[in-house]
Amino acid sequence: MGKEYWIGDVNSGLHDDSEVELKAWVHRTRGTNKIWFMVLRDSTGNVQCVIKRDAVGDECFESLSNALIESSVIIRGIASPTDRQHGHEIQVTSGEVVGPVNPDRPFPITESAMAESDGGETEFLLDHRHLYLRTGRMTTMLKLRSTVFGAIHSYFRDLDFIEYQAPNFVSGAVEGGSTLFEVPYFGRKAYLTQSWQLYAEAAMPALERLYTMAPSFRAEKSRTRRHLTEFWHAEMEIAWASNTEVMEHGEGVVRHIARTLLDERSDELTSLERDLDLIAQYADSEYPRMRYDEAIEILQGKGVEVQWGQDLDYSKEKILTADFDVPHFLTHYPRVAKPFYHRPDPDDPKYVLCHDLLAPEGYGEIIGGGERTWSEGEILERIEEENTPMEAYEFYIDVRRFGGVPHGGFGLGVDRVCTWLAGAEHIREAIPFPRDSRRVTP
RNA sequence: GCCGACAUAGCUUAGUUGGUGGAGCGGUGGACUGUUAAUCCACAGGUCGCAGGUUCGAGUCCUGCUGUCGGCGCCA
Repeated sequence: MGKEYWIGDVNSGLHDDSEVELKAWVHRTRGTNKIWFMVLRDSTGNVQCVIKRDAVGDECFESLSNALIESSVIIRGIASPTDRQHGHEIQVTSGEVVGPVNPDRPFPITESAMAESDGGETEFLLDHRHLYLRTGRMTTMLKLRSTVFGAIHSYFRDLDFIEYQAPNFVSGAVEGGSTLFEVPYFGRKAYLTQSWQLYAEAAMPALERLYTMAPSFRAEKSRTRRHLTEFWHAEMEIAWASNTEVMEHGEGVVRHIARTLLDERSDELTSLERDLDLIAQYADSEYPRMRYDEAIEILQGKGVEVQWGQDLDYSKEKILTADFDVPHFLTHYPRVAKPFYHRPDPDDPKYVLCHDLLAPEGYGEIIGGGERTWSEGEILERIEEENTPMEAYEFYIDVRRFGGVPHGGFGLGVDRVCTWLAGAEHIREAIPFPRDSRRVTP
């Protein structure tokens, strides 16, 4: 890399009183015609550079002081600790503009553009997402996001899970068929995948412990702070495992993510005004578990109108999560409320062996998973019970005809986890280029 | 699919009972040798989302359309 010095290192005092060459972008400027202050940013932080006409000469002074916000520059000078509020600064000896910004078209993401967004997004910021990415808040989010992805990989790999890739073009649905994106496929119809699950189950007898992180697509016209049409899905599948064991991994990975963020990104969390004690609670606490029936009783006890057999929608989840300070599981939903691949409970086949993990603070469901219907007889019965067209699932049934074993898995909404742990208002804040029913650009 | 809001300069917005559309930021020019969202002076920048209607007169009232935002259902 043609870059040796980083602003983060300057700010930590690594280069005090020695010469550095910063390759960076202009964040903000101010000054007079004798002295010019230029705050530079790179991916590691911001630092103020002091440019004195006497020290750099007229030509250099004019050229640097004319550089607009987001011009790229190379600046050479002495890194100096100061008593001023910004800590470190660069006493500039020379420098030049690399990529100028045209005054006829200045950088559009101004303080005023971000002022009313409350940390979230305005239409303007969404339209200029490609430029908004380089602002402080977005950069921080992207760093947190990277750490979340890394933590998920390390959780599974440390437990000898194999990362496994499923196709994104598929012929059948996992969830209800209405939410599939249809794409033309050489004169036929194909769909964008909603989950790797069916394909993961095919590999389960080969790998036994497997996981993935990949985009999933849902053509839901949802307009909420929790939904995207393209989202990142961390999924795992494990052979010879019960619903309880799968849940333990769900709790394990979420707590590991929280712990890793605390260890590696506490500065970023703090800059988003996130309470570190709260994140520590998410990392250190056990997550309570509650059966569906208990949840219904609690809701009915609170006067909420809900019938046994109904799925629990977000309004009801929210009432339940209000009583918990940490994520909690809901298990054993009624069979009628869940799709065919959930395994009926052998102890009471009115229920299925499944779980949802609900995040606190009103963030809602972040994991859905459970034990799979694994014998040929049971899967055929369940498919028939739901009038699911069988053709698309032939291979899925086939897997059960050759040495089926108990197994299960879950899907975790990575963007939802990022949103929750970052304390963001909207899931859009946690992904670089959000896609929803009304937006596919930029 | 359903419900509710909003649309004024590049951005964020003010605009009173309908009577010649203002400001801050950003940009340009100028002043100032240590600024911290620098400050001060000046200049440029507007088919008030689009199409109709009411009216002597519409940014303002009415209708339709488009776009965006928020919420619900569904889910990760």
